[in-house]
Amino acid sequence: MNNLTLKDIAYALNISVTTVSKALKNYPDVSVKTKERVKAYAEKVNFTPNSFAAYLRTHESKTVGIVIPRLNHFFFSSILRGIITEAEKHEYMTFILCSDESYELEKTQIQRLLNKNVDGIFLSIADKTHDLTHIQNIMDKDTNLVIFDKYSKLTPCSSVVIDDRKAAYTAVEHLIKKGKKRIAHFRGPLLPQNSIDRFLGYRQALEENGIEYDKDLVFICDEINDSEGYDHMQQILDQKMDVDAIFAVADLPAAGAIKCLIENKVQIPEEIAVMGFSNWLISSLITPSLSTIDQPGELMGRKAFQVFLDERDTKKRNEPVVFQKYEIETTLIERKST
Amino acid sequence: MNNLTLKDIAYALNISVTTVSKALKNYPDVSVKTKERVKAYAEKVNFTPNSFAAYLRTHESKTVGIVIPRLNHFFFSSILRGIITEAEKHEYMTFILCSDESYELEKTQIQRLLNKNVDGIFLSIADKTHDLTHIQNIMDKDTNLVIFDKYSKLTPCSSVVIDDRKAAYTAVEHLIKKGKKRIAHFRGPLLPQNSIDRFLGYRQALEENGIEYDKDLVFICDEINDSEGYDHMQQILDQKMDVDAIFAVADLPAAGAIKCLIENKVQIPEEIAVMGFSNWLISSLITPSLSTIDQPGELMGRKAFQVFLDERDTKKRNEPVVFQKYEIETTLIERKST
DNA sequence: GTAACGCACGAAATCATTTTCGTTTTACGA
DNA sequence: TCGTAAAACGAAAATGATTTCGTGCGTTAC
Repeated sequence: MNNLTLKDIAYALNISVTTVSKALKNYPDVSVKTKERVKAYAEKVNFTPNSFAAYLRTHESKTVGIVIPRLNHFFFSSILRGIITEAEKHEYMTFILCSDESYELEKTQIQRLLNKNVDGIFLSIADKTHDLTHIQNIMDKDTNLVIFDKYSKLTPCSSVVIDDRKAAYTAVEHLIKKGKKRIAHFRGPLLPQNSIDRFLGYRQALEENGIEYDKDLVFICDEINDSEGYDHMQQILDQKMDVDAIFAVADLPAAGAIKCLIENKVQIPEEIAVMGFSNWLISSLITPSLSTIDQPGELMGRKAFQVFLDERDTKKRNEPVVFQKYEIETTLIERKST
Repeated sequence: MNNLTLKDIAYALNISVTTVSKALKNYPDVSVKTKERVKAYAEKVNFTPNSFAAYLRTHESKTVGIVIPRLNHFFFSSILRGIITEAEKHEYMTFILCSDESYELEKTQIQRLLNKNVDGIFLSIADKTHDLTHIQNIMDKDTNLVIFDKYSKLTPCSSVVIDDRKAAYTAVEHLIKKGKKRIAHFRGPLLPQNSIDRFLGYRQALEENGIEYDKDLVFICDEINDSEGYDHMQQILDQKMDVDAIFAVADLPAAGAIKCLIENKVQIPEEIAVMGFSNWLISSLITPSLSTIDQPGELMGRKAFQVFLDERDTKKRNEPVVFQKYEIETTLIERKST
């Protein structure tokens, strides 16, 4: 251990550990002269207080944890960036854990974070999560919780989300404006709120524009990957279904659909238009480029961290915490696929 | 603080804190009966020792840190997955920091990790890093260091990498076997070893196959993104250069090149073939799909963590640490673009 | 002259765990 | 019955920073 301690500084300057600690934390009962002496020396030897020792007294670990359903995921990576950079600004470090969309693993990961005494947890709920008592457990401890992106209506805590229903409505409306009338929907799994809301936005847009909702035009993507999009598209073509547009729950299935259409030499968007969701990097790289809904991930991450800071400070002031609900604006991005 | 402590257990069972601690850690001087009593109770109340207090005695934080140049990056995400999952198996938690390819930020991030007393640091060197003393600093503390992917020849530490030169050689050889003779190279920046080695592999493959190396066919991608690939490709077409294949330092510039070729109605691979590097998700999603070199990121991550464990244990046994150098095998993936 | 007060500093307790070392208890042979 | 060794347990120190509560000293006021 070549790490310096307060004791080393105290010894070097021939003063007490107490005074060194107080000097560094600007206590009023240390003379200006001593403060300067201590600070100068600490700076010189590059002293940083041991965070583990500090925790024992303060019960602040200066550490937060993130649990996301997928690591290799463009959108979640953007959110990570937002949370991490904001955390760094406030001297927090970030643990990152992955639930792999599994309920069991999500429980385990949250428990791991609680065992590490993080000051806050940022959670995006896994697709397979069907019960929320493990989330309630976080609230019972005094750990702050902020849910982002994939939320549930049943969790009493702060959240940073988008209006999925409205965004989906906008997307489908865009297709309708382009003259499309037989719009299929590649939806997500049945459980998560996001995929429900996007479906509802899809249906609402149809109905409010005088297009009858046809349940045969709705296909489920359980894994939300490209091959599901490819397969559903192939099925539509094989069965010669009357479809002139696709609204997919995410960019990956949309990209799969486009791949399938190209292979079958179907004109995009003239014969069949395709609309994605999320604005992943791929959506601008594929040909034709994919129209989609932009979700500003980094902004969501930054906002989520600020909500955490708010809650932390409210608790420090011993005031009751009021849960915040932020909705981040999304924008439609029109590209070649529509 | 509703978290239980050894004291609470001791009080509940009417024994001393010492005995509780020893019982949980299987010390031989605790009777089997007491051990069972303690363990049963600890299990019942879901006790986990406070890691901060434990650190103070053991100086093991059970925490590691990763510094990567980019967060929103398919390949690095795979590596993260590998390190994190392996770490979880061994009860380690992982801090993740990003250097944004900046030398200054890399220094800061490493310092942050050292201040948090991590047991090990996993580093992939930033493109802009031109000096390695900050890395030497890690070695001087007793923190283990494992460098992965983007390494330097000058750092005396363990590393897990691929043979970039050989992989690039294979890629270019593949193009030559397809009958291509005027192969351009979209290379990375000048500093990082990877981009140097891939360039050297490119040149070696040309020379050993009787094709003269032409420096006018080498273009630099400073950011290694798609638009650079697009722009270089456009330049080649505009200047009507004699080129029948592209070997790009990564999939992103390769994807940009393909986008450009499609827009200019150039036949791929007949007129110009394109070869990427890394096997990102996009390489299979674009049309035509991109031939590339697969770098098994998750495997690299797992291996890196195992190297860390090895070093940790060697140090615990007070034996001298011998640095390990692992080269992970890459494979060529042939798709439609060649 | 002394009571009162403010300033600058330090001793010691505290946080939860680990570990050394010492003490008590038990078992067993002489 | 005593002595001895092993077995089982606990007291206490230690880890490093924080914070409460003093203490000593000098200054001012009456």
